[in-house]
Amino acid sequence: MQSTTLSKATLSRLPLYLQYVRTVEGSMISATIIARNLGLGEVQVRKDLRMISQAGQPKVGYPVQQLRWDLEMALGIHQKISAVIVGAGKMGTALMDYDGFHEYGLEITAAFDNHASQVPFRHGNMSIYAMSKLKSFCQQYDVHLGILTVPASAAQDAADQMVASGIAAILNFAPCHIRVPAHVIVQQMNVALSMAHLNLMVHQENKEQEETHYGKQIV
Amino acid sequence: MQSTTLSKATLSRLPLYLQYVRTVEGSMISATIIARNLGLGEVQVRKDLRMISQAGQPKVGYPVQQLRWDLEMALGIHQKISAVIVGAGKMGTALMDYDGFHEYGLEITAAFDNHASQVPFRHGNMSIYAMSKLKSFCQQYDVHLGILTVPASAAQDAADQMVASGIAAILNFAPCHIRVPAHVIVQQMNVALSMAHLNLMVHQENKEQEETHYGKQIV
DNA sequence: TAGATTGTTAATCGATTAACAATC
DNA sequence: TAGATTGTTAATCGATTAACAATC
Repeated sequence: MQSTTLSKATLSRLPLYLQYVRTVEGSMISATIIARNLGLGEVQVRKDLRMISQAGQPKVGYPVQQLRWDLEMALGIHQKISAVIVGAGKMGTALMDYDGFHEYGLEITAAFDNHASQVPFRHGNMSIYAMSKLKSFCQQYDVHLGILTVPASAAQDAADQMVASGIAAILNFAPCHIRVPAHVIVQQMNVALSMAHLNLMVHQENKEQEETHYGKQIV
Repeated sequence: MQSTTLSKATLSRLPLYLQYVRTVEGSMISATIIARNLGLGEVQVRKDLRMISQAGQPKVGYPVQQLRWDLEMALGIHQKISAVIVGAGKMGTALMDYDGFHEYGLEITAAFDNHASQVPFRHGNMSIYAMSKLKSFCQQYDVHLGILTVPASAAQDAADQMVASGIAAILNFAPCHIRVPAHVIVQQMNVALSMAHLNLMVHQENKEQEETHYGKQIV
């Protein structure tokens, strides 16, 4: 259990390691192999892993189970994390059905939408409430994370209500900037921009002619 | 029109600037104000903008229209970018309806799915083809970008077919690692991990006590 | 033992910030 | 002119890489 805080760069690579380690068969894994498969530097991987695990042994490598556990601990995945979805449109309901959440300790506790009637409506086993219920819900269940999936035109208004409800971090799927007070963290999930970014990289790549053997992974 | 390549760090902030600039009313905008609103350093913003625009003028700032145009140019948004969606489940169809794409010059040309019959099926105004059609389609229309939205269990197989079809960059929504050859770029879109990451930051933030006035934006 | 691996220390590289000059 | 801004050069900071020591 390390107490020194991880660097931002290291922290952003941990998910990659975890995802990879989860696919590994066999009982041991070495930093060398991880590095090769993810297209990263060997030393970088070793340094990163050293930050979050003591289980490495010369000549043998890391026990897969232990390393996986340590990565999950470092990412804070082992205690359940609660989050709400604001906006129950196409994207919102798709996320409600997303199977990847529970693998990462995440629990979507409820969804909220402007167009929900005052009476809770259900989608699968999840309740969709009216926006007016957001504040009391978040306070009652102590929820501080929110996923924002309303159209761009409604994003700022919805974000304001989330902030007023005690949400401390927002994952914003709306393709627009939202204004929030200093204590609130906003992370953009802009699919279109990610694609534009990828497109740029493809063009750059063509000029550079990469020589590594495995594909580059981006976080 | 700059020819020196932008640093990775700068490139990753351009989307943020563009998103913000698009919300600005009035004809001029200063780096100072942008910095304050996005929670970034003044000098950093100035340096970034200098890389992609010549339009800055002392005492006045940047003309909003021109800056916006320059940002869009730098991000390569002005020529149409074509992409395919592989996996027409909940997430895939939600993305087909996503309104944010065209704002960023992105055009989803078609979707592909294992369960599509051999006869094209339509969703809105978009065709969903069988996976077997992927290669010929990508080659005919010269598409090199793909969004992967199949379940984790089918991700590797689908990715292999995308690579075989000439896709050069994959935006992967499946919460798992996929193996690709060196020339292919993979970007993860892991919503669950983004949330875990946000959760960590919220806890750190509580310890640090930030003093900036505007909320922190993350790319 | 030799080889493969982990882990650390020092050097390099890249990005941010600070200080200042230039300009309308 | 004075003030607000852009822009640049130098200093600092952080992250990566290279070289090497330690170990089963």
